[in-house]
Amino acid sequence: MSNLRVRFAPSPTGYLHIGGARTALFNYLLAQKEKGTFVLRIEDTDVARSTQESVDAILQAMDWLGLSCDEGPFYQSQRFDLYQEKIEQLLSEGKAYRCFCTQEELEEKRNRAQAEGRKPKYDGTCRDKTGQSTDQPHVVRFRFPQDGETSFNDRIKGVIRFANEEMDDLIIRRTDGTPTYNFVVVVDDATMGINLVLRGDDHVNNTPRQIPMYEALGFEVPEFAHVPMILGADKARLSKRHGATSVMAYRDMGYLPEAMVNYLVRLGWSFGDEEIFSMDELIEKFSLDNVGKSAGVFNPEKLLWLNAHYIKTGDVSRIADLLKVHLQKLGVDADAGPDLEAVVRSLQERAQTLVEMAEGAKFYFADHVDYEEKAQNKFLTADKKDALEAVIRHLEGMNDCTEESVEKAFAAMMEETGLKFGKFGPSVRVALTGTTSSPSNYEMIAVLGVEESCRRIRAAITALV
RNA sequence: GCGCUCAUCGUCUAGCCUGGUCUAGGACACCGCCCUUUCACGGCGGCGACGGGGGUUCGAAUCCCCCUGGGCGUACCA
Repeated sequence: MSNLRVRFAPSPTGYLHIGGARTALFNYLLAQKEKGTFVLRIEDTDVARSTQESVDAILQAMDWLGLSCDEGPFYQSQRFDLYQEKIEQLLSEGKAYRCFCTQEELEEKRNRAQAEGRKPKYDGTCRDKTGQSTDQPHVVRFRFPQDGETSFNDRIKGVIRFANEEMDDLIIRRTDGTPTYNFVVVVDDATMGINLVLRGDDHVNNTPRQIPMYEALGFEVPEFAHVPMILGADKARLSKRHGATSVMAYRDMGYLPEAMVNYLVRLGWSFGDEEIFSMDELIEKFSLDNVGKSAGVFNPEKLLWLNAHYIKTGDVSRIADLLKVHLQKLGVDADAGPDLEAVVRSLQERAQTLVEMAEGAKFYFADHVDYEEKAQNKFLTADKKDALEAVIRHLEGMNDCTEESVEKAFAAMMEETGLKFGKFGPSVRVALTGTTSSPSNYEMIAVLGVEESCRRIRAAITALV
């Protein structure tokens, strides 16, 4: 295909959700891979439901994921003149007609048809009417061919056919004069030169309705590729009741964008046994050939695993920057404490999200260590006094404060006192953190520094029970 | 209801097009062992699937048909 042109066309009636993000990602990857063009179009023909906040939220989410577009965003609400022109064209060519049926009449007919077991389809009352005054309220319908079939070769699903008699005469202009989705999407995709429409599975049924419109308008019909839906654990379409579905909610929960991208791409696409992909690798390896046909269940645990992976292997200074935000949310001033990068290094292998990391980092920045009751009762007992004092002595005797020197200081202390690590190590941990679960004592002391570490141990000595 | 569509471990998937190399491979989760200064990381191992029934064939996860189940659509929403 020469010069691939794809698009992502969200309607701004909410946040960018997981499913939309994956569709956007697939489009982006394909455009990058083929050195094509990725167009972003905002589908806001439903003026009542579209909001600027939603537009901003979607843009922000795409930016977070690193999905930059080459053209756009274009707004359908600013292209009404074009749609109007095309509707007039179809009208004058007899390919569309005015329909004066009221919504109530239509609804009644639909209900009756359903009750009698017939297809709920427009009955064509106004199809061949003439001489109606255009002053009367009316919609415009597309005159859909009623014979034969419409088919297309979906790049993911293969050949799909529909009998034309199944198709309705779609309303393309509402009574209030605004155009409807199935029409504008055709006009836009055609005039924007989109030659591959890569979108969600839920649009398969729209495709045979749109193809005749391309033809009626004299446009070339693009290729289509429909990516399977994302379902929740109960196999129902993914929705809020399955948990967070907004992409940005995951950022707030401490997820890294590369984890989200990696997770999303593997839901429906695979490359042999590989699980971990950077964006660059994806651009190189992504292909519609390896996109599956069946719907997939959103699995938050695998996303979490990927997130942990990227936290573990991520660039320390970047993680530190991101961590700051989450620390702030916990009311911690990241600048008033030990070196943030050192903090990150000590926590990287222990946190699955940045939120978790921030929680785990809190103790580094605490003025006063709050002891967990159980930990205090078990490890901060009066008989530890001598050992803790010995630890302080040896720590203060160090020339520098690296993990290695701390380890040596502990070794010397054990040598001198004859104590095994288990006799005082956990107590030091509780003195430093207030809990029994943390990075190693050596690491923590190296991060906190001698002065702060000893201050905490002294404080613990005064709190022995 | 009708139309479209999908169907391999609990989940994401490889394999299917070009039947035999599949006692069906990998990953997440789960369980066990090892490592270990706690918590983690890591290593090793285990559990676990071709939805059912008919064909075709020497041989079917792979090809065909039926059934069942799931998803989507059926708007003056997109």
